[in-house]
Amino acid sequence: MRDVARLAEVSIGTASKAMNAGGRLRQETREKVMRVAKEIGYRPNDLAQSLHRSRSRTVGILTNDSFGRFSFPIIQALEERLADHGIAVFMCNATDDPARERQHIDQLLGKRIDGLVVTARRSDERPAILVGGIPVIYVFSQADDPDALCLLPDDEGGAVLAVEHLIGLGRRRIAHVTGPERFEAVRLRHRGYQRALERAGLGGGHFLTGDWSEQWGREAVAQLFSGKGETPDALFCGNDQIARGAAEALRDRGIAVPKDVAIVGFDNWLVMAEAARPPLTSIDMNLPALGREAGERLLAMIAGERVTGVKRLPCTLVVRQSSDPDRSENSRLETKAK
Amino acid sequence: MRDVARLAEVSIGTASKAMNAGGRLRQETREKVMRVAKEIGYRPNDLAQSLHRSRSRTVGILTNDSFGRFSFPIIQALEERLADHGIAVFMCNATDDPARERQHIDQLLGKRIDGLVVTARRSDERPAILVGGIPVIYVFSQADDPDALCLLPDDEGGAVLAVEHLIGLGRRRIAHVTGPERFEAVRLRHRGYQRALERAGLGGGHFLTGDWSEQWGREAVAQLFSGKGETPDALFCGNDQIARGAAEALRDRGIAVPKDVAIVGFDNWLVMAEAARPPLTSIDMNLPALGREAGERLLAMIAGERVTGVKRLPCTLVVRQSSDPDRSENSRLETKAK
DNA sequence: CTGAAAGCGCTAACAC
DNA sequence: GTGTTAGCGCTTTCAG
Repeated sequence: MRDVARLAEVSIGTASKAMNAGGRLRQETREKVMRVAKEIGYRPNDLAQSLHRSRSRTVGILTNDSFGRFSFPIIQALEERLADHGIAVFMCNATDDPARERQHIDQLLGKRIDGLVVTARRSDERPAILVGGIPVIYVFSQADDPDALCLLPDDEGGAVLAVEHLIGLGRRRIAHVTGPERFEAVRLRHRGYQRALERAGLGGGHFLTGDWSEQWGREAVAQLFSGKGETPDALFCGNDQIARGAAEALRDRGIAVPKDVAIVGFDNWLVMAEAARPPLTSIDMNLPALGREAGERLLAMIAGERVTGVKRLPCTLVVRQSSDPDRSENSRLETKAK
Repeated sequence: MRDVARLAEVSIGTASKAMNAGGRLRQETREKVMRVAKEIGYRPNDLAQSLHRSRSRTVGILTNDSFGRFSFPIIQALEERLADHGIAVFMCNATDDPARERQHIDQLLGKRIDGLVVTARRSDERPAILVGGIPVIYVFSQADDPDALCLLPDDEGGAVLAVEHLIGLGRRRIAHVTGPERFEAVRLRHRGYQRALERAGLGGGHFLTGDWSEQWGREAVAQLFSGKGETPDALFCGNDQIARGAAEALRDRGIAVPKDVAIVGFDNWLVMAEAARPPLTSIDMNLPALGREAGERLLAMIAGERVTGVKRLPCTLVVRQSSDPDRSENSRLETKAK
């Protein structure tokens, strides 16, 4: 304000009024101030404003996902939504170190963030973060605190979607090959899998846990098709890496996908799903939607709304060739169609 | 300061001195202030401090890499380095939209950032960003401005590393399968490839450009091994996806990797390189090192140093089975050994 | 319609 | 040693 006021030869209060749409003043004066402001490249100091209105128009986002696979799409969508409202986002990575986490929080608190978003590589429960008074949202992450708001994908519903898709395709012997059972997501997806099977009168199914790798997908196929016992006619995999590994192993054995065995993956991670042979049908957790929702809720909370509990957003089925032979051979076209 | 001062029954200036190590005052007084501060959860307001010292301890990072593949590791390392110095990072995504970019810059300028880092999905030249006076660094990105500081991986050197590795393994007919030539990285790596070949007296080589996909890797193998002409005994690929596609296609044809054809990829993208069969030898651009360097340089620039020009950081060769049959069969062990 | 002044929370310079 | 004060850049209230 300083310079503008001086150069426009008005009082500092007048200049202030001119800059915000707020104050009523002569057209002429306003224009003069605006012109001078432009000339000298004047830009209001947000820090000073914040100090005054004790709201920094700033939020923090704390992540523990060092690869960014899951958190990056969320962060992006969140940032976009918030930017539309003039709110900037501090990015902090704690890489699962509680000390670093605390340090980041302290710093953010010093900067008087208006809110905090916590995200992670996996959606399991974690210790709540203690910040006095400011709103906190956990996205793709949850806290052991009933008063926290947690936004998560509906893993169980996603699994149901996958399995019902396979059943709809006429498959009856659907195995579930997934990650370590200590992940809540694994347990939830398993539940969805079972629910869908039962609903179709298909019994208990076949549940195999391993790690999240392609390697495990290949091994699982080796186990399932070792000769003894009934072989599945469909695989619902816990992520796209497992699914891809499984698809490759089936291919190696000369088992046709999807003709003999249909596959559905999870994550809809494009580099995996589209490059696999055949391209993978997959469940999309709609991470950007989670991010946007987090942005919206955070804005509401900053405005005073109080929401708590766990909210799960729906997943989506993206069909590609690994389950549906009628899909175009060309995985590229596929993507655009989506 | 307010409350602390009141509750500790000292003057506001005294309280201030107690909080910073700065001022000289009685042990007793300092302790009293500190105690009260702790009690009431007092936390100095960074905004107010910033206003005073006209330095916000805040920088902006502007990215156009919507997948975060390249920028995320950079951002993380940068953030870590800066956090150590008490500087927080605003994350802004512009997704290649100049208008959004401008909007973000304006917002950051309003927040009085002390510096700006610009990063991207590809390292090609881009229009310079106009900000008055504050330091700007381009990482994995460069500006058409000789006064800018740009930090990039040494693509050419990386290519030399790859090709010399292959030559050292006794390979003589090394083809280069890479991405679109409009990428500067493609041109530089091609140059490194040629330089290494020439140095070994191996002639012009065989250069194939396509897109960055696995699909293209497979197609390239189809072209190279279609029967006519001499077939290569090694492939240097422009990224790990191409390399993986090539490895798969060779496998399909019953051509042994690395025995008949050795492969080196680029990016050392773990999910690709380690899951491929065989796991891929690859060139690592050391993105985190780029991020750290950016942090360091930015701190120096904020402190007054002026540096300009293009600085390229070395790449590293990571050997796996696709070029070296002696490597353990187990790709997991490999990783840990690294 | 415009100018003056107080105060947001903090620091630094100076007085006591 | 400790307290006071001016001012960082801005907004808002209240006089003029």
